[in-house]
Amino acid sequence: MSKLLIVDDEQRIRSMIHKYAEFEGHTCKEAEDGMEAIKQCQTNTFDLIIMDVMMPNLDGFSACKKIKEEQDVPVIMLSARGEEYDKIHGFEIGVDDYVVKPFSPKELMMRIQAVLKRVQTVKPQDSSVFRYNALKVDFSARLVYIENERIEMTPKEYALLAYFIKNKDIALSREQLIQDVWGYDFIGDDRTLDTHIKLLRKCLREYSVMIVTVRGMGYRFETAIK
Amino acid sequence: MSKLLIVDDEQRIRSMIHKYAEFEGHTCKEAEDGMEAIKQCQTNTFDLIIMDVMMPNLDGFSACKKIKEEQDVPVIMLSARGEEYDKIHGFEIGVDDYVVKPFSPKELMMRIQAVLKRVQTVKPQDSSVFRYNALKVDFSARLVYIENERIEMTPKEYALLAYFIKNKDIALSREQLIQDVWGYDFIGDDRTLDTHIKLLRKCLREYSVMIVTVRGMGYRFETAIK
DNA sequence: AAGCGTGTGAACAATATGTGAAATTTCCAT
DNA sequence: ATGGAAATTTCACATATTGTTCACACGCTT
Repeated sequence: MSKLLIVDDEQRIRSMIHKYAEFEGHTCKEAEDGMEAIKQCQTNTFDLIIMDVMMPNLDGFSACKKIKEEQDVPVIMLSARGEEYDKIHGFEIGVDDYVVKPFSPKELMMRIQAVLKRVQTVKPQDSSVFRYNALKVDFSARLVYIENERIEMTPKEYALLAYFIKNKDIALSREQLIQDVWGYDFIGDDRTLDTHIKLLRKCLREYSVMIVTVRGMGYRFETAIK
Repeated sequence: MSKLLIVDDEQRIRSMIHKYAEFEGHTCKEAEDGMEAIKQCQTNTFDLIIMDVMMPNLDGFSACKKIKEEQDVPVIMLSARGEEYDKIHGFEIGVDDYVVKPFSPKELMMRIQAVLKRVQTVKPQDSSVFRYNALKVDFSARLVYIENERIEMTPKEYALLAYFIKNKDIALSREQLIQDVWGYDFIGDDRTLDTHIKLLRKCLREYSVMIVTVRGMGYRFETAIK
């Protein structure tokens, strides 16, 4: 069950793929040209992109290249028969597979499965990365990104965020936070935690709303916000 | 070891699944149509639902859809051979797996294990949740919902509700409530408790009737209403 | 209808949290 | 070691939210 982005200027094609992919248990979003695809990729995280080569505004190759510059996501390209040049060009910029129009839905689904499987085995679910829309936290690199822009964080801010992510969607008491992020022996001012929450919120920008105040108790890091 | 709900109009099928599932270490409840399944889900929390498509009163898909609206529980659908439409329709509304009748018990058990495993790896910690019809209290997130709408509550309101739920269907004296929710040393006005009961009732909307006044004594939170 | 217990709205009191700035500590390069 | 920058903490105060009181309305029960 993966999250796919379907990019094609023909509504009919999009719907067809969408339907079949959903039947296979995937969730899909659509975009009707390369520009829109790029935009979608900046606010969503997809497991796979299925993209037509020929599109108005921005063609598939340019869009693919742009997207691949920002994140490592597998791409399946769709194109009209006999465009040999396309195929070569495509693999050069890292297209993962190539399906020639017209294709049977079943064939496309098989290709999708194959690509997803290949990708998953190559990098076995690196849970060392947390993603929420354009917010990305790479725990192994200790780096935080928003829209691919690196966010500078102090050790405390990062520790607090990491703890929140580890305990997302759970109401955490002030005591628990202090104890687990600062250490059992911290004897400090009441306002210290608030201050760090404030600083972390500043770092998180539009994602600051994910830190929800639970009055009389503490805070909760929510991943159900839209 | 999970809690399953088996929904099928045929007693014979229910028993068969029940027996095998119990042998595998699960505990089961049964329902003989969609309506009953929905009702069961409102007062119980299941780890997995096994449901027939064809049933009197309310078919499997409608029931599944309704249940999925209220909670996120995995569903395995059972159906007669050759109903391809069913399969597509099922995946659309989020059915987790699909077993065609007649099936071997062993196959079903394997599917059950597979779905449970998949679900458990996705969300490891099962939060403690109280449900009563469309009223839902998630204690770990410290959130209250009615019909999936989040209800804002002040700390006192929430504490009072939590205490009521912990002691549901028990008449609680005013003294006991004050002592346990406020703390042994609270010396306050008689009307303070009433006021908070009033506020909590307002939060609970149509479920306010669950707080029953026990005249001359205190209150009782009833789960046998409606 | 009287009397007691409960419901209710509004005013007010108490608390909890947010915030900026300054003080203090820690860290690091020299 | 030491100066300076960065990080952390403190603190005073602003703001927001919640809790309590109280007067009176309401409604059972006898």
